[in-house]
Amino acid sequence: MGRREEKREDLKARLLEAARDRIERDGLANLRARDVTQDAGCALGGLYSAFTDLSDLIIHVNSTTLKALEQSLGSAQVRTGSPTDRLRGLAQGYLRFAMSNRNLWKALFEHYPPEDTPSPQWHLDEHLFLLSLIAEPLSQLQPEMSIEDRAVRARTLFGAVHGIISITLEARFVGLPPERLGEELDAIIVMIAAGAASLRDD
Amino acid sequence: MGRREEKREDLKARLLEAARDRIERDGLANLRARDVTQDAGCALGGLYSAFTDLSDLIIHVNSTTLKALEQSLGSAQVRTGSPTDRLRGLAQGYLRFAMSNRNLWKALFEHYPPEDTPSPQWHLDEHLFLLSLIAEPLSQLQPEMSIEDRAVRARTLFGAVHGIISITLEARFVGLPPERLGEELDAIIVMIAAGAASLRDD
DNA sequence: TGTACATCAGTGAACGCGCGTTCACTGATGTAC
DNA sequence: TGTACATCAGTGAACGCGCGTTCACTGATGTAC
Repeated sequence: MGRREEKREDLKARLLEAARDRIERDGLANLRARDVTQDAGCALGGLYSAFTDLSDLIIHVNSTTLKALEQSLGSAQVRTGSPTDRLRGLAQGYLRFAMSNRNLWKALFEHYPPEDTPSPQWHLDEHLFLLSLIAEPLSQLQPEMSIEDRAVRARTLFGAVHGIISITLEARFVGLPPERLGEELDAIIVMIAAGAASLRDD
Repeated sequence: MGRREEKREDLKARLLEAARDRIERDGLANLRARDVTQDAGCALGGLYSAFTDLSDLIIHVNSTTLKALEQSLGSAQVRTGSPTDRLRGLAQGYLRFAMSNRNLWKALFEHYPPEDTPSPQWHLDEHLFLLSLIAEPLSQLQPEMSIEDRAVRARTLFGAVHGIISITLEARFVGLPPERLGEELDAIIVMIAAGAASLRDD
């Protein structure tokens, strides 16, 4: 790697870290190009030689957030136990991640890329990987389901879990008392799993 | 009512309707004070004699949207049948409303009032009324639950249903295929209800 | 009913500021010999 | 290894525009007599 490319990578990394820190501290809505470049120690225009534009930088931050989330979910007890317990573990892991990385987690859903440049495929693939983590225990819970149906069901479950968490943590609507979020989330997963089992056995 | 108050109410109504139309057509993010006042046939400053500011006008639009939603949910088959079927009816009714009033529905969740003036109590009460519609069938499904727990559970269910719908209709993340939204939503409600029953009977 | 004055809803030009992006420039890096 | 030239990453002042809100003014409505 030549000196040029080295410096370029270094600048990208500094911008990425600065943006990440700003988003985590102040939220995506308060992210400013000037703040990020100042924190990263480069000129305002430098952002545009390292990234396409601010939206591109945000997508890259979201990408690192998704990687951290995946790592957080992929670790520890998640890979063992009954399918129901694995789904419960995933839901609780997602909740933990959302709570301890609130603004980064919110940014995953708050960023709308401009209409003329939609999210790149590689980023959508990262979303899909997350869903595949859910689909896996589902395959044990409902083995008769087709792969396609399971993929759809995984999105449904993710939507439900995410909805419960976000209505509370984003606080735009009437949410749950935060201290009961964990148990309610767990109760819903348990009910869904028990319901699936009892309907299957009919 | 004097002539003054009459005109004032008329202006408020015109602004409200204009804002509603604009939001429904172009989405909340594209709402401009200038557009609204022009559509309403008043000067730009007129907005500030009828409402506190643009945020205040948006809250009033959201209020009419909630009223329409409540009316939509309160009607027809929702009041009859088993508790499970009533919950299913509510979920499907919410889905129908969201689909046919997409931008107005999205605006309910997209509008953050400025920090120094949070949502007024009367508007939060409208949210609570919506949740009470869900709590009611729950009282039959889980009669042993305390009123407080039911209120919490109603929010959990709302969060789940809303999450499934919004992840698909807002399209910021990987959502469901829209044509399967109805059946998936129904399946989740049925599973939750069946799960609640089977866990209760243990 | 009519007149004189007071009020205040409504006007719209101007304010003010935020902020993403551009672009002519320059100095460090790379290339050729 | 050294020199001369070419490239282009990075600079930062300036651009450009959007847009919510204000405020001095005016004319319609209300009040007093």
